[in-house]
Amino acid sequence: MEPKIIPDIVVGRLPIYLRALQRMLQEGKPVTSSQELSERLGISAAQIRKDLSQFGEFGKQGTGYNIEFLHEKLRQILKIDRMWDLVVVGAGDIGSAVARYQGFEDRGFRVTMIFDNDPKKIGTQIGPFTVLDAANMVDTIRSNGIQIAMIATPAVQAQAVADELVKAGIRAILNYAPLNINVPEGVHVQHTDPLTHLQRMTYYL
Amino acid sequence: MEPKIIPDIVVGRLPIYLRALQRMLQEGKPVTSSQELSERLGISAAQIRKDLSQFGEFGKQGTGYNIEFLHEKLRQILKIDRMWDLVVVGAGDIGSAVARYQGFEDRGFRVTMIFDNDPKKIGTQIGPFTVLDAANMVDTIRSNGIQIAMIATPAVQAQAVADELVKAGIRAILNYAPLNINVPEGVHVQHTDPLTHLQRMTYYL
DNA sequence: TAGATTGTTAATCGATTAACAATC
DNA sequence: TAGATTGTTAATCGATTAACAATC
Repeated sequence: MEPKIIPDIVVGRLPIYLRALQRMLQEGKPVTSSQELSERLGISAAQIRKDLSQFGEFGKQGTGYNIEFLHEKLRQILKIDRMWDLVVVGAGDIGSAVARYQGFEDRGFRVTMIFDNDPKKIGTQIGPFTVLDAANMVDTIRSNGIQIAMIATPAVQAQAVADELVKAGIRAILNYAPLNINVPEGVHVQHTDPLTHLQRMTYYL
Repeated sequence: MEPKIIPDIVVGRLPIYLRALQRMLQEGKPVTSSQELSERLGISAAQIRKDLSQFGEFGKQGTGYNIEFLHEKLRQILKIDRMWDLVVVGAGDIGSAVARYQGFEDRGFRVTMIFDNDPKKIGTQIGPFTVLDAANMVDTIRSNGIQIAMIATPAVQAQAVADELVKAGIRAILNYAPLNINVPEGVHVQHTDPLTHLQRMTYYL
């Protein structure tokens, strides 16, 4: 059993395949093909087949892929066939919207706490959550064994928050702050920033 | 004068460089180097130099890059040395947060309208905006000559909204709906979805 | 001058695509 | 069986890196 290394760029496409499959499930389709997925997603059929075949033989020649089966396999591969708890740091507009967002629960993620360091915000209610004091953040996260966090603070605080999160045992960070954060080996960061996306498109206008 | 074609992946890194330069400007630094940028961003110095050199000779041997100069050059290249109007479609949690977000204005983008098709939402106030009836969307966008839109509707409506936006003359779409949308050649789409980012990280946990 | 850093070339590395035997 | 589509190999394409002359 060799531990085959999967390129990160392939891993990054799996959630996209998963999203399409989820949609097809809702539509009640039983099977699909690399070609159909290709048309929906704008990714070549050869690449889709190659990506999927890195993890196993999920299709049938002549028929294609059973949607329910492939969907379940991808959930297992991405380890979202379980529930992941996560915390939100920063109770501003973005943090509040994230904490209230309903779309996580049925996709394997559950917001469990939201922190802020502003005395005016601590103790207030955001959806089902009471905003917690960031001063207790490290201990609280650690004692709950939480591994995933979202940073939704202003840019100036983001790096300090990231350092604390790492201390607390967090291993995956989704960063909403408009700033690159540096973390040690083994901690994963994904950056999400509407401005970056917009600026990338204006180049072509 | 050959119209050199710049790879999309290079264009995609320019906003990241710009963000770092903006930060250095705030810190009051006068010059930087490809190596310093490399350390901040986790992108190799050679690649940074190569990317920048596609657009001109912005640095000085032995010295590096003048931050203010390079910052301005990148703004010109990305065409954000001007103000772009944009519209938001969907006045739910995400649409509201986006419409209220303060960070666009000083980065070249200005939200000018927000649309929804829910009678309960039309006419209500979100930050400085009154929610407009989506029924008039195409005409309103067209007559204002707006080229950029953000889709923040539920997934089921996103494709139909995208079709309308294209009809209205929109040429760049930032899509918050958890679904791939298809658009004609020449229209640019960027997708932003926290779930996709999270799912990509759990693979490594 | 000595040291530093760019812009650029050539070499390497990795990702995508085309093609097709296998087979449902 | 005939038609369709997978999984996989080899070929192509493109992106990244290493190295260094040029020069500030």
